[in-house]
Amino acid sequence: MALNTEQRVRRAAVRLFAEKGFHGTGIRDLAQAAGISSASLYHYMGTKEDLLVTIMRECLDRLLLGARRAVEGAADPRERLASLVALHVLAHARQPAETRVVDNEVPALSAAARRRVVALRDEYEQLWTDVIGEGLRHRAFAVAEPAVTRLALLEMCSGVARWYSPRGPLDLDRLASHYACLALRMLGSADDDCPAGVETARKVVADLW
Amino acid sequence: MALNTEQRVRRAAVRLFAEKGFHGTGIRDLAQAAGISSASLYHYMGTKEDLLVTIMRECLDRLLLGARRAVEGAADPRERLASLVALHVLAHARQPAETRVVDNEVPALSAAARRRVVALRDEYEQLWTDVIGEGLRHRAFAVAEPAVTRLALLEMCSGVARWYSPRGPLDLDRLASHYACLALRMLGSADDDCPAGVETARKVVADLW
Amino acid sequence: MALNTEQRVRRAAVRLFAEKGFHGTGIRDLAQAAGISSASLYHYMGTKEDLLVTIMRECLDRLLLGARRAVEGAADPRERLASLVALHVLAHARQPAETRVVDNEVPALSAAARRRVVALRDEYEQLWTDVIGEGLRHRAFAVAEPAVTRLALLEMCSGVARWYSPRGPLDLDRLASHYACLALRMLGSADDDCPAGVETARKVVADLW
Amino acid sequence: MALNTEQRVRRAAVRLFAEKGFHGTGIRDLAQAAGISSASLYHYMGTKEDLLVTIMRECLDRLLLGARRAVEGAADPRERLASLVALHVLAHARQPAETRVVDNEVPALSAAARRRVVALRDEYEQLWTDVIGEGLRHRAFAVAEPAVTRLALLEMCSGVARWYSPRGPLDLDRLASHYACLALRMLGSADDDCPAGVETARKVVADLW
DNA sequence: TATGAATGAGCGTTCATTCAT
DNA sequence: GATGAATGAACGCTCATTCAT
Repeated sequence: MALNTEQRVRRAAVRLFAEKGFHGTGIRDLAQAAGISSASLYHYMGTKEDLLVTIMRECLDRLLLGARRAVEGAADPRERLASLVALHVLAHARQPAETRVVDNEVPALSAAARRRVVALRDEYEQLWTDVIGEGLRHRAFAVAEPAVTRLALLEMCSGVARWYSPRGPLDLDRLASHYACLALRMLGSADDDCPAGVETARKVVADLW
Repeated sequence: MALNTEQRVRRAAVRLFAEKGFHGTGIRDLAQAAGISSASLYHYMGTKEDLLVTIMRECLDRLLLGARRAVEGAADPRERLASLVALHVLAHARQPAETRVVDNEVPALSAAARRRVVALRDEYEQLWTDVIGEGLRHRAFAVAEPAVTRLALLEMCSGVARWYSPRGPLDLDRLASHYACLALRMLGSADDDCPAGVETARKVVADLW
Repeated sequence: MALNTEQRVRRAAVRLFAEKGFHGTGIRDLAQAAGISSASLYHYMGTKEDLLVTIMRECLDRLLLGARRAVEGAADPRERLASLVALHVLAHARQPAETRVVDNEVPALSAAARRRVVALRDEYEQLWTDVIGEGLRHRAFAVAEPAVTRLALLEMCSGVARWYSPRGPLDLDRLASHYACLALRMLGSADDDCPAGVETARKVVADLW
Repeated sequence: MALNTEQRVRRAAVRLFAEKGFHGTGIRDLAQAAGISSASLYHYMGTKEDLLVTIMRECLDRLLLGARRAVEGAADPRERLASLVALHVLAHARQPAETRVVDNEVPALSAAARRRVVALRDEYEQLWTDVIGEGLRHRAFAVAEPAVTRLALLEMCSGVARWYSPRGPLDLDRLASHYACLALRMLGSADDDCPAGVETARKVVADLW
């Protein structure tokens, strides 16, 4: 299917912002990658920062929506956590460029835009906090320092975007299962090869991405 | 103790490159932060990229040296892994700016400089690969996908630099112990609150940083 | 009565060129003020400069025509001078925007267009020169430096466009009479409250504007 | 005497702003006229608008100072008015570029800068208002519509900057005297060839310009 | 050692204009 | 008649770097 110009601009921006950073990407780089002149770019975007904000918000909105579905579709804390982890990993493995932009370019935002993006991110992380807390209360999890552990989990999972390649030996399903397994181990929960909950995430991802 | 000018430049660069990125930091920002004129900067550095390279290599050199000592000073794979993890976490918590520069600004390097930095990084990661492989062979560890697991471990530990604050509730020792504990769990190894090997890392860090 | 699109463009241009200058007015400003797209502008004008030239020539043509009638309709030099002054003042007070564009934007014209506009202006000023000369020969006027005095008169009268407001306390008739009176005083001629000749200009203006 | 670079920039800006207008003058035009690169311009000015503001304020400050001295140094309303007129005319004839910039480019200023410039201009015009009012009270002047007459006087005198050339047949002294004469006639005051007060203005100008 | 002065190249953005639909 | 789409050129301004003093 052919992409329209606006989509080509978006794709080019995502790729270049991820590869070279927001400040390392010039407007003329964007134009060349999108196959139009730099003046024409401005038919499809506001400022360069507006483009960044749009990319970030769209990515975070989808991630947040997916995570809500991943939690709702799972029965208990173990399953929910596995679902959250699998969703996060799948999203980052499928859209590594988008998620790296979200993770790395927040300091490039102006104060106002940064506040909104950080608020979305906080909302997303709250889902993790809730699930971990719930699991601890139900004795499904046993771990010290739940706040730190949540950060460790998130960083571990986000890291996927920094190295995963679809051309590598591991397919997405096994990747997601493995990470869910690692996460449950970190939380002191018995594990198996493919924890329940991963399947839930798979369906959400198939629907949203 | 008073810093000399060269050190002030280095500190300013580390802080600004970490906060705003290499491309987001101007030579005038650096000069102002160092308290000298932008022309004077060039008495204390080569090009702006040279400064970045210097910062990265110094940081990686010390990390690599520390990791070697951390491994050598530990008796078995479990202890070695815990020591590696603790060292990495302590280094990232103590020097979050330096390590974020190393982690984030590699794409800002020219090809030649990038090769050298990546080689150092590969050398460092090889230590982790070796320790994990050794543990698996000795049945100390039980985990699928050792390569992926190594990446998960590294990303988890490096993430510390992105959020740790010395003003937070957790002191460095407990942070290191907790991460070592999480790591051993991920590798399917029985754990305790403060795994052996963490102490080794502590000594190395006290010596090198 | 409703204006057609071409008239709306003209009005918008006159207003904006007067307010912000030719170079300070963008094609998008014009389009917005006229209520059409910037591409559509080009159905109603040639280039932006063509539009400026059209505005200037139309304004000068009408002024020149009016001045000829004002001179022809008056009996002697005193009356003629008063008529010229009143006509000029009335034209500038009624169409301050147009006349400010003519006065201020000549340097924005290309050489060729400038020549034509300046030629019109010279033709107009020649009428003043003739009347003043005639008055001096007939001893109706008594003033040194007739050329300088002509310039002083013209600048004084043109200045009306820079400050006159129909919402001010002075109506157009009294304004014209007062300026005619001032002008006759400058020329050393006895004066009264409403010099003969002003009425002539009034009729011409009513006819042409 | 050789001009330093800052002065060359100032002169170039005054000339170009006067000739082509603020918006019609590019930063590269300024640089070329000043004999430096466009980047170097920014060692000697803030923004392009700052440069405009500096030029305007300096010109108005000097005019205001001169006008105060011109009024103080004269004995009675007739003399004061003649002195004001002569000063204004001499200033505009000596610095036609500066004064045309002040007169024409006010709309190019941002709101804040415009307010300050207009305030200075108002302060200056108040001196004229006072002198005219004083003359009327003392029956030295006899004219209707004093406010309009003040504007007519000012426009007439400012117009000098639009046409005067030092290469023309009229020298500055005779120019100033003639304008003072015209002004007194407008105000209904007996006149002579070189009204008292002009000499005062001459001295002030020699001192300040 | 320190820095004002200088600059070619490039920044993000807007310009006036054209043209296919 | 009207306009989205498009663009080469130029805008005001900042970049990293050099060098004479």
